[in-house]
Amino acid sequence: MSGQTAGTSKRSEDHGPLANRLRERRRELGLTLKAVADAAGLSVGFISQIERGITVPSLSSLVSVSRVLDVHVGDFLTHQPLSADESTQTHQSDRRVFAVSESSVTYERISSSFPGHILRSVIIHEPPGHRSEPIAHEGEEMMFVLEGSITIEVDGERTILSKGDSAHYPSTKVHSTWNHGDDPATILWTGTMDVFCEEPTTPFHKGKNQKAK
Amino acid sequence: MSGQTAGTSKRSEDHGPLANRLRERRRELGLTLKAVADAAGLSVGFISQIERGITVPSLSSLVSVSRVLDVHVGDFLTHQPLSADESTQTHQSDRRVFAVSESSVTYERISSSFPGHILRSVIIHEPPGHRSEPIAHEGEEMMFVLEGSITIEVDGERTILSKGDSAHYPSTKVHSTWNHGDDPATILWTGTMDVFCEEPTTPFHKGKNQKAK
DNA sequence: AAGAATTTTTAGTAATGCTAAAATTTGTAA
DNA sequence: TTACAAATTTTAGCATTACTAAAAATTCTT
Repeated sequence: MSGQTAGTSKRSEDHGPLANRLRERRRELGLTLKAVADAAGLSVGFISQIERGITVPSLSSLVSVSRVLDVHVGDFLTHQPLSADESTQTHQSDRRVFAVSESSVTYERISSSFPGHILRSVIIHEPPGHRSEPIAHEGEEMMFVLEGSITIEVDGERTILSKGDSAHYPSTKVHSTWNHGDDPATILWTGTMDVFCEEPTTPFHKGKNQKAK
Repeated sequence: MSGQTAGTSKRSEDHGPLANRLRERRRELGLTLKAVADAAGLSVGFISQIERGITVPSLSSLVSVSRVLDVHVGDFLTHQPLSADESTQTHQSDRRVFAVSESSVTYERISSSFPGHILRSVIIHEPPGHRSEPIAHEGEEMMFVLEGSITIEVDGERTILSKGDSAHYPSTKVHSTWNHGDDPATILWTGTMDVFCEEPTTPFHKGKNQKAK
């Protein structure tokens, strides 16, 4: 662009969500195309074309660029426009508490659902002595102890978490919890993979196999 | 594969993280290749090749498949093997409390950092009367009120959240909080975009512009 | 065992992911 | 304002592959 920008918008061209986000992020970081390209092992011209929506990168190239820009790939990828209808707040008094028929653990789901959402969150009430099955699955998760005290084991490593303590780990590591105390424990679980089924009667940490449609 | 699987592992072939995850997810849902292919508008053979790691899909094809499998694209994309060194638990007593020089709000970061992590979590202590600047940004976020009571506004809609209440919404909607009460409020914030800078002295909700390297 | 359903394999093509280098634009110092 | 370096865009082109249709093989069901 020449110094004279009459009639043209200087930085608001819409090249598509991915393109715009990549350029935006690069500018946030104050990086040049060359710096990104060199670090990602790609050519300057290619990065330029990606950012202007002329070319769509392959997955591997996108992963490379994302790393350079220190952003998770998923953050660059969008879904449909979001619906305005879903209720996004939950009040303690309104939540359904659901239980597993074979266990006295109860759950309150607090995360809401909207297109593209990643976060899932559940409040778990664990009675004294309760042990969860060791499990590993995709995603990552975080536990914040609201009440009581639990022992958490992640990849063989045990830690005691008391009220106000937290743990955050990749769910790909084998993990489990144990309420070792004499009192019920209340845990705020937040994760990026829905291991708590939508149906209140479906067991926690059990398989979710369904028949073919 | 024939009914006789002597010497061959039936379902544990390692075709790469993406391939494995796609197949795993499809099987979780009990869908056939054909069902997925039809719904995604792709060919059966192609899905098969993707799942066996023979072919890598383009971004648009991956988005299509992800939608059919009801998973966010980012969940299918992994990073490097995870380091075993990072500390993933935080205890209340160990956390640094940091503050913004121009505000009396304080923060405790409780999320840990490991390659590929998406979740970020911070405990926010808001004094009475504090209002956050309205902001919108990428990702989604959740607020859980640990103590006190706040008014939250999302996309123009206000709700009062008290202890134990929560809100979960796309961060792309303009949002802000107000501690309307006479007491300090404590909020557990969890999100998929790091709007709380790593450096304790960097202002909350301020720009993050840096100079070119 | 038969047959349907499902998955894998095969062969092939249109498209494109990505490059190097030239051209243009932008930024900076004098 | 000018000169020049730095940054970005454009261009031309090729190697690779994204993806297909259909055949072959495998698995599942009755």
